[in-house]
Amino acid sequence: MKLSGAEEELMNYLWELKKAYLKDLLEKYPEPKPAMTTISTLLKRMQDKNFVDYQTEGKARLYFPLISKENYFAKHLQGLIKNFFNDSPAQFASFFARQTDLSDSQLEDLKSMIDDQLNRKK
Amino acid sequence: MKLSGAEEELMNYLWELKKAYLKDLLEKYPEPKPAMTTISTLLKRMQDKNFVDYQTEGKARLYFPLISKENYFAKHLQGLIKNFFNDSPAQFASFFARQTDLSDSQLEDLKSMIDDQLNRKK
DNA sequence: ATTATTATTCTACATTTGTAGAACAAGGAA
DNA sequence: TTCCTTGTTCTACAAATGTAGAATAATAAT
Repeated sequence: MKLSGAEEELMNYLWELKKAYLKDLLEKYPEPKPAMTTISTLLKRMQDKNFVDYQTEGKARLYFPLISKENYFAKHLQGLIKNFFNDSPAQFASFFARQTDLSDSQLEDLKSMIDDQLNRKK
Repeated sequence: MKLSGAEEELMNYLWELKKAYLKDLLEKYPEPKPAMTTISTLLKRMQDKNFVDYQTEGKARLYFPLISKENYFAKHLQGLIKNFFNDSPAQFASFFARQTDLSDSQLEDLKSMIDDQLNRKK
């Protein structure tokens, strides 16, 4: 199951807030803000898809994500890689290094992260 | 403008073939193949969105992509990065290095690609 | 007690997406 | 010449998506 575009936007706000009431989420939207009922509908659909849940805090619902952003994103990326790079992360990495406009210092950072990664495995 | 899921699948076949008649595209699909009219519809929608065009080859249409896979993918990735990593490729790269399951040799490859990248700029 | 705030559920509707039948056409095979 | 293959356009329709009004309710503030 996948989130739609509008749902994904909302999910991002929820990830930021970690836990939030409807009002808090609504506040995150730029003008013109959508109707509250719109958000309500989205939240319900997202519950059906098992991406969020809530705890009844007093009389109101405190919503929270059921999947981490990292996790969700990783799945997403996997899909992309599968689709476009023959399921090969290495091929993708190559593309990314070539194509993306990282500054030198960012590239250096990346390198040291890769080193960390290599060391961690030992 | 964005391609829908089904359109994207078709686009992938077209990228593979570079140029293709409807029949060729249809053949790429696994069983159960969709109806020819389904593909026709998708192709027309993709034309409207300016992702493909065709040249009239004899009586038939030879379709071809108007955007490269690399280019399309790059836009896609940018969208993802914008959405999930605050528009920061570096942040994304970090995530990628941490999260993805590249083998040591792949990580080494990546490193040397980064070096190439660094050298190219000089 | 009255009202404003915050929220939920139901219902609705336009648009987009996935899929394909019906009708029609033209070149190639027999 | 008749039919098969390949293709196009039109039309259709169900499902998903984006959006929100109407009705309803509970709590907080005055």
